[in-house]
Amino acid sequence: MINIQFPDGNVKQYESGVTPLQIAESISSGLARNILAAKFNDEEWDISRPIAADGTIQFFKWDDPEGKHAFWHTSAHLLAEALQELYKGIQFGIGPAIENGFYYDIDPGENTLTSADFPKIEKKMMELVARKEEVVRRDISKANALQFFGDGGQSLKCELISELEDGHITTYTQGNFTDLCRGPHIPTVAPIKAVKILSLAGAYWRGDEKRPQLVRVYGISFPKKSMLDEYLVMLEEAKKRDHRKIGKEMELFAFSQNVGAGLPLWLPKGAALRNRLQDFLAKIQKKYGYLQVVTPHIGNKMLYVTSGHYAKYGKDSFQPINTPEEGEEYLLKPMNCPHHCEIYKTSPRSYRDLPLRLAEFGTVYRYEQSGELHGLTRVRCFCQDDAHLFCTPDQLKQEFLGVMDIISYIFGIFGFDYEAQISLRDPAHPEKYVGSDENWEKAERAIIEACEEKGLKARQETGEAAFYGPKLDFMVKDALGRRWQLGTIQVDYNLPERFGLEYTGTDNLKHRPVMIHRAPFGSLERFIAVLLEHTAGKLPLWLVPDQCVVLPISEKFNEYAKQVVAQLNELDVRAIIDERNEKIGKKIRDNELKRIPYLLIVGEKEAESGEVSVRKQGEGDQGSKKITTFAADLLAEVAAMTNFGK
RNA sequence: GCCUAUGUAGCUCAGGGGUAGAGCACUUCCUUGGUAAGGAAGAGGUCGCGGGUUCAAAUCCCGCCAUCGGCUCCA
Repeated sequence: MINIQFPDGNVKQYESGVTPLQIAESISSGLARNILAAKFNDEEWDISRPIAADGTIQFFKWDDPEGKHAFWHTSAHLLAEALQELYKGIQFGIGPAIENGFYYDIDPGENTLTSADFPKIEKKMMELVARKEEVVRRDISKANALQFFGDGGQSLKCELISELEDGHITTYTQGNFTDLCRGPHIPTVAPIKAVKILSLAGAYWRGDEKRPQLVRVYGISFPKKSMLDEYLVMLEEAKKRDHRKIGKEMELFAFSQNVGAGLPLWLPKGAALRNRLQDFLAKIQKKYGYLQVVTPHIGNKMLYVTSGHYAKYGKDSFQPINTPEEGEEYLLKPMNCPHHCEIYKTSPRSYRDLPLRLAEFGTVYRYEQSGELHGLTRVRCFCQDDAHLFCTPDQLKQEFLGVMDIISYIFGIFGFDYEAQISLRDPAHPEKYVGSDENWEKAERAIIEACEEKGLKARQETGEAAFYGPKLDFMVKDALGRRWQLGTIQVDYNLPERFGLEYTGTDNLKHRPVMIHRAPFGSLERFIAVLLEHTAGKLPLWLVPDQCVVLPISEKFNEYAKQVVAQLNELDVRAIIDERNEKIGKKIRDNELKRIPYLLIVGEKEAESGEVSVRKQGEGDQGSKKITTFAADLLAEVAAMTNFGK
């Protein structure tokens, strides 16, 4: 007999060799019906895999990420089985579960796959499901594995096996398909009730661009048909929230082939929106003691040689601008830090001057690879809400915490759910970084401690650091669940050294300051993109381009409507007029669809009483108000939105 | 940069070797209306750009540019 402990602490005895599924059955048949995966002693465990020792058990259902993971992982194998049956000579790479579904990387050999094949693949997968094949786990020796997959012509699998440790290799088989796999899987393919092949993409074998490119087949599956339908509806809804579509509809920004890829053109309404965001942040930064500076869009190449950016990114950037006479080389600035370092150096600094917080809405240019460009989230020209904080080593933590406060305040106002990520260097590749081990350790420790102090749960990722220092990034998801880095805070001991920055301490000796790079929005472009997707274009009242639109009932009242607009504009309310010769119902519909927060309907009654009839977007008629009352109420609403916690 | 797909009116899209199509938007006229689509007429496009094949190319072929979805990258 073995002792199995449950998450609530209870311990029960079972025969050795019992499976998690049998344990679940001993508790309730409902649980047994719903579990998809388990953990035994914190190790991922198939629910059909026997247990032969004492230990703790956890069960996972569809609602748990671990449950979905096993379900989708098995679905990936099912996809591979279907492809194996449909096409001859396919080689299989890897086929994992991902956040939403699964994929399988294949080398199609002689076959070509297109989206027209999707229905055929889905049909084959469902045929295989109908056979209710069991998914069987087997231990296999390295030699046998190499022989088995070698005989099957699966050289990609053999490459993977050759790197595995003998004695820890397992395969999973359903029907005629056997895959090298660690698991866990669901016991049979039968629960997979709905599958959808979503897309094809190229993907480098093992993520290495020097290796051959495989075809990645993306799919998703569900235990109920209705869940697939819901998912597809959700995808459609997400498409409507795409910032590229909304930006066009709301006339915020545009792109032109003639200007160039990844170079956004900000239209009047978008430019005004940007300015409002800048003013908002500038006001907060002023409270935190930041000083605004302005620096040129270009800088001498030597500046970036000094900073180390040229060695790291020079070849892949916009190339230097050559002056006609002196033979000097200038770069479009890809970041603001070197300029700010030079501002630091314009006068001797004392410890009394620190911390020195230099802020700039700095436009930078980076030659992003053409295939990486994406709406406003990845562009070649963007405006960082940048600042560099120069401080003494003793002040570092407090300054870092101050920046964290600004970021959480801002994200709070916009209601963003964010994930924090601490990006550390990769100790295996020291050549990718500049600076001493000692400085790196100090900087990494400072970030980790700051997060602990704030109680901020942050995922640690090695190898994600910038070349000059570790960072704390704030990631927010877009409408389709893709993560984008917005806010960032970076601790840097290296640039101060490279630029020879110093200050005079209380001991009258020269010391090196520490530098913090930070950008709460990250860039105005990306922030606005994510904001548009979050709000589906229904921007908060304080930011929205047009806060209200005046709708005359008929052309007889256009004159009064114009007076209303003029009066509102005078009171700093952003109002426009819709004086088209259309019926009021049509004007209401069109302006609701334009996402304008308040519609002000004016006709004979209002013209006589000096009022407006207020209709709130999405909420309908709110009754009539004096123009001045409406303006005062709206401005109060705006003030309340931007004065959180003040 | 790599793989797949796409590019037709301001927008959303249909069509397809032989005079360019729809809906919405726009302009004009009728209508002058009370909380989500009133009616009529009109204007608007070298079918992304450049080559080639052809009597004839928006359509077929090649190259380039841009864009979608991924991969790699992301100071």
